[in-house]
Amino acid sequence: MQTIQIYNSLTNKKEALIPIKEGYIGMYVCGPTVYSNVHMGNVRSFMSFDMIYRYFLHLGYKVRYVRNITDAGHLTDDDAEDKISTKARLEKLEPMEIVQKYTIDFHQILQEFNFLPPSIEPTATGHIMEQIKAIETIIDHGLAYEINGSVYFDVLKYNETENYGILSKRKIEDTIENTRILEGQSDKKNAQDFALWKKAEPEHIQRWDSPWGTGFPGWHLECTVMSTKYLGKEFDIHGGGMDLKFPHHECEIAQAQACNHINPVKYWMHGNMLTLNGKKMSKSTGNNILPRELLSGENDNITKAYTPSVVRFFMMQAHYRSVLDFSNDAILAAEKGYNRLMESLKLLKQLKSGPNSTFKVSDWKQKCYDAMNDDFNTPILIAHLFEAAKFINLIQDEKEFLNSEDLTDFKATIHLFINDVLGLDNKSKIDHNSNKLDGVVEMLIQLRKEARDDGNWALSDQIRNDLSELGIHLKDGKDGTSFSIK
RNA sequence: GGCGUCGUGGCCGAGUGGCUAGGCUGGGCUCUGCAAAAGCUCCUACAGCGGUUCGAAUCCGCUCGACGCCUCCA
Repeated sequence: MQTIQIYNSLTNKKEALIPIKEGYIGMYVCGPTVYSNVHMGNVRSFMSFDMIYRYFLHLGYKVRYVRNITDAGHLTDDDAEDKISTKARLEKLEPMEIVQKYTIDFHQILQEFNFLPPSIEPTATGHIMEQIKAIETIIDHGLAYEINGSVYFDVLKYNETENYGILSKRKIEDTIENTRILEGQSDKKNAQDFALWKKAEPEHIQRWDSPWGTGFPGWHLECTVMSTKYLGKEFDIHGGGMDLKFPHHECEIAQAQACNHINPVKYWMHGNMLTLNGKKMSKSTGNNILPRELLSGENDNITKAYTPSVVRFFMMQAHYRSVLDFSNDAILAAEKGYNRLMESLKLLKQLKSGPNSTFKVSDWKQKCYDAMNDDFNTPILIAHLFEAAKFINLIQDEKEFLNSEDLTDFKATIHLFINDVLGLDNKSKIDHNSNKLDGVVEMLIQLRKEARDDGNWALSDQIRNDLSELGIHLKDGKDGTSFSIK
């Protein structure tokens, strides 16, 4: 099996991936908060982990991939003023109605972008009992306290024996200094303590009964509880966006340690941000672009629509740990490159083997693996795929050759990395009329050939130009004319 | 203010002590009736200033700039 070097945010260096149980990988990724549409920034993050998941599967690991849906807490009623009014039930916004709407939307988007579904997709609201139990455990262990219907994690006490800041590399003194000012009238003993359970104020429309009264769980708790439940007290990989590192992931470590006395995660992975106009995409600031807008072209930041595969390709051309700036020019360039790659891939099917091989497929193949094994370096992988595209074209022109064994391997490897690992979907749309269309184009090519043989360039060019306007491009080669439909 | 990441050719984006990816764009050539496509080729960069080193885009220091986190966030 290949050895993967994986960048661990906990140690800030690349380490060899050695699963806790050989052959198995437990991976938890923080999912979306389903109170609004996911934007492209969210999609990028999930896509990085989709690629990683795909690669693990390809290597033959048995992976349990857990990605949660955050559907509890945080939600307040805009109409708080009306809370006592006798509004009819149906007129009020039902929290689960919102959750349902955006969960469906989220799934549809991911499907459009050819995501593999995770093994388990648990929801926070489905694990309220477990969260309450976890809080009780933490209280029992003396690391949380209840005040006024809320329960807080005692960060200072925890820090006496453990290291709060182990992941984010923050010193607790700095945390104290910088939070004190912000939190004036809180119930908390210390400003840096975080909520495990929040008392529900009247405007909170999601609420559950608990030993501490009516309320809702703190945001950080769900991930601790669900990862532990499905992956165990100690598991291999925890992923998420860079922006979750602090406080969310730091708190997760603290909670898990407080519950189970064990460092829960072996490898922490953080995907970097997708920026728009040089700034992080964000729901709150409105600086974002929605997946559907990208697919329909309806956004002021873009001049045209893009296919899901082009978008995916664009994302994969950057390393998951680098900031990627989204712009029309950048994705337009990616689209051109992608199309070129796909054109050469179409030739791949019809490629004929030669008597011998003029380049070493095995070397090239290993370079592809090396790229992926080096912390999932998809940009390098893609560079190698472009190299392959060049070879495909040269083989087609009979300037390079592969024997049948190498050719089979070459085809399989390209298919593997393009489709299985990168998740690029080059299937052409199933069109029952495509055969008829092909026939018509072939007929026109034949007519044009006759015109060309007669030296009737005017007619010949007219056929070519008219077809071109319809998106059908003719290419005159040595062995006759071929065409591609865009 | 604190902590952290980063600054690569016209653009996007890898690399991270010597062998200097890839894509897009632009120029040239081959092929071609002309195109297109394809191939070949040219434009050789690492914010600035110091330092370490035989050698630095890569390590160290400083300066400038950008971004992220510190509040819900992928």
